[in-house]
Amino acid sequence: MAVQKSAAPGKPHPDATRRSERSRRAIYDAALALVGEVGYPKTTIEAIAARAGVGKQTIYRWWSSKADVLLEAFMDLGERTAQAAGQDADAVPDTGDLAADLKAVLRATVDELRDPRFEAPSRALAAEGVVNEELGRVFVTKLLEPSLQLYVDRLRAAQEAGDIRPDIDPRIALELFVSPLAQRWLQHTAPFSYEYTDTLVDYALYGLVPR
Amino acid sequence: MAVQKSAAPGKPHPDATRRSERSRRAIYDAALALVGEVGYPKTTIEAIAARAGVGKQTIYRWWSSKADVLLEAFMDLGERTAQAAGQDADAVPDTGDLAADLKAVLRATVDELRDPRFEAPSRALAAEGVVNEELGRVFVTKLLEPSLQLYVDRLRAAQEAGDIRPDIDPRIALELFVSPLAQRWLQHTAPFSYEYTDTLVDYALYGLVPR
Amino acid sequence: MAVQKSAAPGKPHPDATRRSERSRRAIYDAALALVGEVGYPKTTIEAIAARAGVGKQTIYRWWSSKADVLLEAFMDLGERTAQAAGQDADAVPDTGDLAADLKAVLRATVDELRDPRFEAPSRALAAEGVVNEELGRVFVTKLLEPSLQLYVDRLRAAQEAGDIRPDIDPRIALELFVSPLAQRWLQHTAPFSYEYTDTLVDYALYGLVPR
Amino acid sequence: MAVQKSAAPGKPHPDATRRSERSRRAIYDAALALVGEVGYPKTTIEAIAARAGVGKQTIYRWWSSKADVLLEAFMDLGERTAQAAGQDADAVPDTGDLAADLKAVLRATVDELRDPRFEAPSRALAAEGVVNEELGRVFVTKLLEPSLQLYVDRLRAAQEAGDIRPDIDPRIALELFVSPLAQRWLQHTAPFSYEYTDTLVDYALYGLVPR
DNA sequence: CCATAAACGAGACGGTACGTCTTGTCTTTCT
DNA sequence: AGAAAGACAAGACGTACCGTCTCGTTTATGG
Repeated sequence: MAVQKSAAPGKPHPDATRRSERSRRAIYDAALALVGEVGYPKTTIEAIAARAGVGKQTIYRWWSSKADVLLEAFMDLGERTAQAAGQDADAVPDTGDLAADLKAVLRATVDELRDPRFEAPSRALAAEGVVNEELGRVFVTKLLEPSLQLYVDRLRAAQEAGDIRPDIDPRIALELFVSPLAQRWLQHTAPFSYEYTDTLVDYALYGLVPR
Repeated sequence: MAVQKSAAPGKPHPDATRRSERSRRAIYDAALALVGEVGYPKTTIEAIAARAGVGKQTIYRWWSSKADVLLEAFMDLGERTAQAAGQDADAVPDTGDLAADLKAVLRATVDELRDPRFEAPSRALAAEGVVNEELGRVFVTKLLEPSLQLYVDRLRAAQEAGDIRPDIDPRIALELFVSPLAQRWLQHTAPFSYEYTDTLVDYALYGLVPR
Repeated sequence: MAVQKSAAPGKPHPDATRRSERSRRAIYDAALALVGEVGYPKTTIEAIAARAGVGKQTIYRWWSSKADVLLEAFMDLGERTAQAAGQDADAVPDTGDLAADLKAVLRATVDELRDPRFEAPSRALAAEGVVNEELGRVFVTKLLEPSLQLYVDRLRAAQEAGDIRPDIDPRIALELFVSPLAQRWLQHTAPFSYEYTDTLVDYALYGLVPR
Repeated sequence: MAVQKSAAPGKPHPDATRRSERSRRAIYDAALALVGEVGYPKTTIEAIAARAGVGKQTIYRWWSSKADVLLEAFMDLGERTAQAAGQDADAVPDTGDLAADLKAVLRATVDELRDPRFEAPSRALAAEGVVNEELGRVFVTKLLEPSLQLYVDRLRAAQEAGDIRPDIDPRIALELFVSPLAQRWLQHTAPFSYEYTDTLVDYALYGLVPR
């Protein structure tokens, strides 16, 4: 990634203090727009530069690849959206009813994944991350894990309340309902529905075998 | 897909009976080898043709894209491997102990996903399928669903044996342990271990809440 | 030069028999037109390709540089012009009156150098030849020397007729009136006139010292 | 040219009195060195600035183009060389023997043209002047004509001494031996020798026709 | 058993995009 | 205010592939 290597050895990053904020914004906007309009593979760096009214070199100066641009653009979009939505927008609620709380959050996730503004870029990043180890790592640590941590927190609270068995590892447990949803979305085995996510929660919480 | 529409209306496929089996094999081999060596994005059709000792047109005549070539190559590899391994290699065993059976199959899956011969091309296809709707569909129906169907069969047998609640939908149930594994593999959140897959099965079967 | 190395060692020339004559023509035309319109330095290979309706690679495949393209284009123009003008158009006439013959040819040369179709490309080539040894050699041997040889022939005939001293080297002698003209043209010390070329011939033939 | 128009209308030159002499020198040196090392076309303004330890803007502030820089650098080199050699180094000697005097000066010119310090930049300037009208004019008037004037002076003296016919135009006459030499040098039809220049003088003075 | 037609290898073609390089302008910071 | 530094918009460079389009040259029947 092109980010925060304050003392990169090989190719010394240019002076970030003199960077044009205007260009950065324009590049983010152009990148996200293009991915939405023509898809990730047909989004070219030349087109991003042209649309942003920016020289190609300005992109190559600050990012190492198309994927890198898009990743930062997407993270920026996330931040801006989060700010606009207020601080604790992403926290899993805790009403005391674990099943209901999880279902509510998953339903919200379904809605978000359907938002076309997010769909194209996040698909693109997920796909690229599958094939590009480095980007995949950043994608996971910067974007995915923070969200998942919210589930961990909620599940741990549930453990303390006695709603979840104490020997359960929350980080693994959350995958029982989050991964299937992600999988369906990624592989367009969808359409995924509220009913589907509700079912996932029920199965995961109460198990498959007769009680 | 480029496969066997003997009476396609738009662009009539050439006479498949005169097709060179030699070339097809060489192209499959070259494609898989290249994806393994340089990765999917750097695998070009020109390079496949050159390595296979084949004219570019021979590729374009029979396949519609790089992804298409690779998909068929991979399916062919699967068939050959399956044949070599004996017929019902992929069936989920039924020893009567459901948990043990599922754990065994997932452990086998872990081993297979680690096989470097399979890793690069299947990652590539999975990634492409995320972004390319058409290929994604073929990938899912031709490669993924048949494997999943084996789980469905086993789970249904378990339902009849009373090991699984009768109201459970097996197609959804299997995702509780299959999807997390796939997810971890795709997003290199691995290393995934036998312990991990065992845990998944236990969580899924017995649920997260205290019994 | 990119020409006629039937067995080049390093980079094997592509198959010339399959070359597109249409493209070659279009490239010649575009190159000459552009040099005439915007000048040599602002004539880019991209612009030539675009104007010729040709891919850049088609230029790089057959020529090694902008100068190379222009040189061949100019030679081709010369050939076509010569063919159009009839076979011995360029021969120095021999009316028996050496001074008159030379003056006539030089006047014709003056006219030719003023022809705007020829001016820009030949200036460009001459300039490039000054700085680029390899191109310079080709420029001189392929374009310049053949013309000068005509003067040599005429001067030798004059020697046999007793009009020129027998100890004179014709190849050097011709430079007395040809080089000054070329120099004036190249360095825009012009306007050069018929009067000027006449004077050169007179000075050269009869010398500067009193007879 | 960018030189000393203290009251240019369009773009008023910056205050020349505050100009850094140090930078000017460094730029001259860097320009000449680079032209000698990598040739004129590969000499870039960026490289000159870097080598001179100077900001690019400092070059653009005082000169209008690469050719302009080099022209001034070369003129400066000439002045310094002349100063080092004594005042009337360039005057054509007058021993009374015109032929001998001319031959001596031409031999000195041959030596000078062979000096590698001068060769690269003067070739470059000559070539540029062929194609760039404006620079050509400056090149001719500032560098060429002053030298040629020395020949004019000597020839006029010879006319007064009766060694040259009175109706001869010295400015044209000198071209009979100077231009061929220049031509041979520019178009590397060389190697030019003392013998060659001697021959030129003899031919020019005594003419080609039998006396 | 040849004639003929299709697939084949080769690779030239018009294009698009790449990532790099240089241009000439502009801005920041130091002196 | 000049200078060093260098980011910027612009755009050409030469390369790599794309997908299409000829070229001869194998095959491989089917008349």
